[in-house]
Amino acid sequence: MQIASVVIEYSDDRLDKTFDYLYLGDENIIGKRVSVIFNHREVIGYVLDTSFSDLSKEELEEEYGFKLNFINKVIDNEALINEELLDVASYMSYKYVSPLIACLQVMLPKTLKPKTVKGSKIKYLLGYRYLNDGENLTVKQRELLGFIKEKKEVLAKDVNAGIANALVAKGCIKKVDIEQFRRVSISDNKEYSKDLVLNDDQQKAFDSVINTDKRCSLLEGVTGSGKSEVYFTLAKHFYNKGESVILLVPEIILTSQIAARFKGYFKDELALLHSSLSEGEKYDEYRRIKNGDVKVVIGTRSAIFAPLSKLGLIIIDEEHSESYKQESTPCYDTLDIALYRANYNNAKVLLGSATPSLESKIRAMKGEYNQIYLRTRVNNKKLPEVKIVDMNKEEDELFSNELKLLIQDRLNKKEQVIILINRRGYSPYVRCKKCGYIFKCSNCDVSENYHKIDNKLKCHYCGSERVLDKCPECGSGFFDKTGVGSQRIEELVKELYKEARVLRMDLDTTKGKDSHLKYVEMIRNNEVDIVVGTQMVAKGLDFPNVTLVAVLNIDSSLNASDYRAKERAYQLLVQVLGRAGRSEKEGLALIQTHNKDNDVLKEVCEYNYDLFCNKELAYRKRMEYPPFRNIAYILLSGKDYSELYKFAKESKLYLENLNEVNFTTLGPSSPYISKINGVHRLKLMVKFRDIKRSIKIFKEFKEKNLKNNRVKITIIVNPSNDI
DNA sequence: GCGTAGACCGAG
DNA sequence: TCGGTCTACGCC
Repeated sequence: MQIASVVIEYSDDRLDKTFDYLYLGDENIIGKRVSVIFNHREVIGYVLDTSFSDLSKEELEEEYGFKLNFINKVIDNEALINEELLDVASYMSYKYVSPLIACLQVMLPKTLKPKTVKGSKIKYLLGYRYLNDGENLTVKQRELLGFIKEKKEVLAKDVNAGIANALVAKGCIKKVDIEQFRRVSISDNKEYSKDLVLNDDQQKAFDSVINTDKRCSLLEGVTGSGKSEVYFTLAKHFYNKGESVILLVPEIILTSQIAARFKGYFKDELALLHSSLSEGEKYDEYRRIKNGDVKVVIGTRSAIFAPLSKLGLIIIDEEHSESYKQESTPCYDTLDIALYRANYNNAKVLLGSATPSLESKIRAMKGEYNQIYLRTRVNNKKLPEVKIVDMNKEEDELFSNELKLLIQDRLNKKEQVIILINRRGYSPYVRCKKCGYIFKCSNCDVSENYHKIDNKLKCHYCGSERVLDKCPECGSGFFDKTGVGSQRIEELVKELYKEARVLRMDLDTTKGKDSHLKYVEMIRNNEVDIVVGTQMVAKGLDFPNVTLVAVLNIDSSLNASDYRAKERAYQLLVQVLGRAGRSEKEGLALIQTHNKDNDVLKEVCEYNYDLFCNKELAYRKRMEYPPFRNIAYILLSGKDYSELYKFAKESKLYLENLNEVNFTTLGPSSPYISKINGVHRLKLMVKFRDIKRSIKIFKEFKEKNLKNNRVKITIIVNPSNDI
């Protein structure tokens, strides 16, 4: 009799432990998913460990003191993850104070998650599997059987049905369902050639990564300095040593761009992992990686969990990007995981960015990371000139005269323009013109978003929607749709330049599978004159014919009520400016602002990131913000507000009375979302220095309150955004 | 996370 | 007394 220790699919602190189930088979089931009865319900579990016993079920129950159940069914043929990734999961569970099962789930593609999923998208096709040789076969039958024997399994559509049926009848083969694998096609334009030669600076960067005795290198290279050539050459180097490579990029669009360049060299040993693959494709890529068919993985955040063996190098491009932090449990930081995996595998990490995060910057300053610079663009191309336009002197609220003229000029010259709509600090909410009422979701206490297409108000959190009709306060039917979205700008641009071909690129228009790819191609092929887009056009894309970049409203970023506001604004600006002038033609960038004397803008104009960092670090130090302190939120949620508030107060007192040094608790205060689906939320903010010590405190705090099911506690350590 | 038992509650 | 709703408990 085997006894299996199983974690249950529910992500809940009270269930963050193993439950024992019996199993009669004697094969190794560690790491496989199982179906078990848990609390009168059939659920999926994950086997963490097993042991053998000679005792019977009854004797075991006597020993345990309660009834034991048998495992209903073992789901997988092989373990889902290896020892290393299980280790990563427990590290995450510890570091982000989250249930282990939540960590396992975030690491695996949906179809392999230990979780009940309705309507799996995996498709099966009818096929035949070889069983044994038969006697008295006809020539045709013997021929087909030989064919199937060699391949072990064949698809029914590939063989003659009549002959196959005869073989089934004779017991030589049997009908089986065969999973239909879908392969991701990677377009292969702009490939790097096998013998790509690095320039001197790039070669120095390459050598530095190879030769440093530090685990992690920080490559700070201006936009257009050719960081991806360095990545490619490094990937090639480790690949040729027989080691595997993970390359992470912040946005899905960039996976295709980089993959296209890598494809020619790595061919089928290259895999893509990102969320716009279909479940079938993701599953297929995952299996290929796990089988060892793949040596290089390119992907977004979750690709850090790619089950590669012999990991030699992890590259994180645009390492400052907030997309590397997951915003829901477990709120992991990809850079943490990368360093952890690199330590485990004795591999190297390369962080690349034009504007590294202050966290990475200070580690490099302290000598923890190997700092490398690429200070010039390839072929000594100039960085685009930056002009600040004072919008206080303009009549038009959105488009300055200068910008209008410049766009017309580029249209005449058949060059392309990017207009960045900075969404941060904005939301497209609706306000009543007469009484000023703001439409909010009554369930969730957030402004509803207006969708022009069906004239509906939609709540981003609970998904409720309603038609925009009359103001519930005063009955007026006239509204201000504030917050300028990319849609509105697109309309205005089309009005201003009737002959121009305008493309809008934001989350809405790139939702469809592969639509982002199509758009990028359109821009490259000069089928578009003006691109109106959100941050996604700012990041890393290479459009040779873009010579003008305009940033319409950066003020809401600069003035956002967030200690990272300036860092974010600087990074965004540098990124988008970097899109201009990437080929022979010189680029120009225009930043419109009501605040032309702002220091950040001046430093951007001079491309002086070090100066900016030093000032910003001084401010962070003075105010005890990261990277000098860590920040954690203790998010409390419950149905009864006054009870919740009382609990929050008591919790704060409890934490204060621990009298820890460099550990301060602020709050309770309302998170941005103060109510979701009728559940109230409050947060405590903790600033602390010692991570290990503080995680222990958070864990003890959670454990102390495990029995309280009126209030749910979530800990979020160093999030990328305020909550 | 959720099924279950037992508490609680109002109508008759 | 009975059906319906609410909530603490604990799941192996």
